[in-house]
Amino acid sequence: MPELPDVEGFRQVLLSCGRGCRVTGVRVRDAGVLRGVSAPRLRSVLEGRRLGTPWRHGKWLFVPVEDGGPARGVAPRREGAAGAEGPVLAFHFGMTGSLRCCARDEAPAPHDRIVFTLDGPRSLRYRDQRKLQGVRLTDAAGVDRICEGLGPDALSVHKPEFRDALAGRRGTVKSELMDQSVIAGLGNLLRDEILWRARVAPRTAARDMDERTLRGVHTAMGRVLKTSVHDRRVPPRRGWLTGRRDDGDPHCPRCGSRLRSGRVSGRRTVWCPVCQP
DNA sequence: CACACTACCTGGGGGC
DNA sequence: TGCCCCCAGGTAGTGT
Repeated sequence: MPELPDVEGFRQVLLSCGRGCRVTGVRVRDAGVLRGVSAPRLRSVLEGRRLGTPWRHGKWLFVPVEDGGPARGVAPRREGAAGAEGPVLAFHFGMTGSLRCCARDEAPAPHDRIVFTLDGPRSLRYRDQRKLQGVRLTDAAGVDRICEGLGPDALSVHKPEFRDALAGRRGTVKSELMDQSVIAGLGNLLRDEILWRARVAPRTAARDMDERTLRGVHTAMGRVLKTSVHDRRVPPRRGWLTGRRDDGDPHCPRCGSRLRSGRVSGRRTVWCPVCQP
């Protein structure tokens, strides 16, 4: 499930449950989610240290790891998130990952791959059924390397920047919006929803969109994201395309036409042939 | 260069 | 009940 809104929700989890807490234990229950770091190293770097203020870019979530003094909370603010000096935890949730805040003694769920015990009453868990992505331990330079490969964050990108990102792209809008190096954070559901709202057919070539259409896509993206971030997921509302895509015989919530479904750039794509000509 | 296809993983659901 | 195949909201690598 994780697209930008879900990951933003996980950031909130870290903010309310993890920030400023000291990590007292790291239990790696399945090392298959570790990327480029061993379980012992993850443990030795984290244990005794505190979690800083998390930040997100696209579908990536970063958490600076700060020295674990006795004082709780108030870590000295450094120059910008990416300016953190020490180690940084980097999460990517793939298709099935999540980050949950649980009671410290709550029994782990089958897919809780890593349990971070904190000095408060709670623990954080990286839960992930499919293990398509995972957890890394890096530093500011590593974060920069990751972000260099990403376009502007979909939640904060303004219209001119958005237009520049898509300008001259040869691919279909659908594939360009799904390309994290163009715009970071959109997943398959969001893209379908945004294009449906903007009344743009998924196979439209990005370079064929005029200024007005691009603005419409940007506006639709903003609205869809705003609601989705609030709900911490892309909500399956009946008034949304997302609320219909799994119906047996899905119809457009706007015009009632039968929805089309097919593959565009390798992903299942749902659209309304009437609203999105 | 845009696209198709595969691989990485696991589990749920439908058909038989 | 069991088995097989397809499907899933992600990404990276390879070939055409």
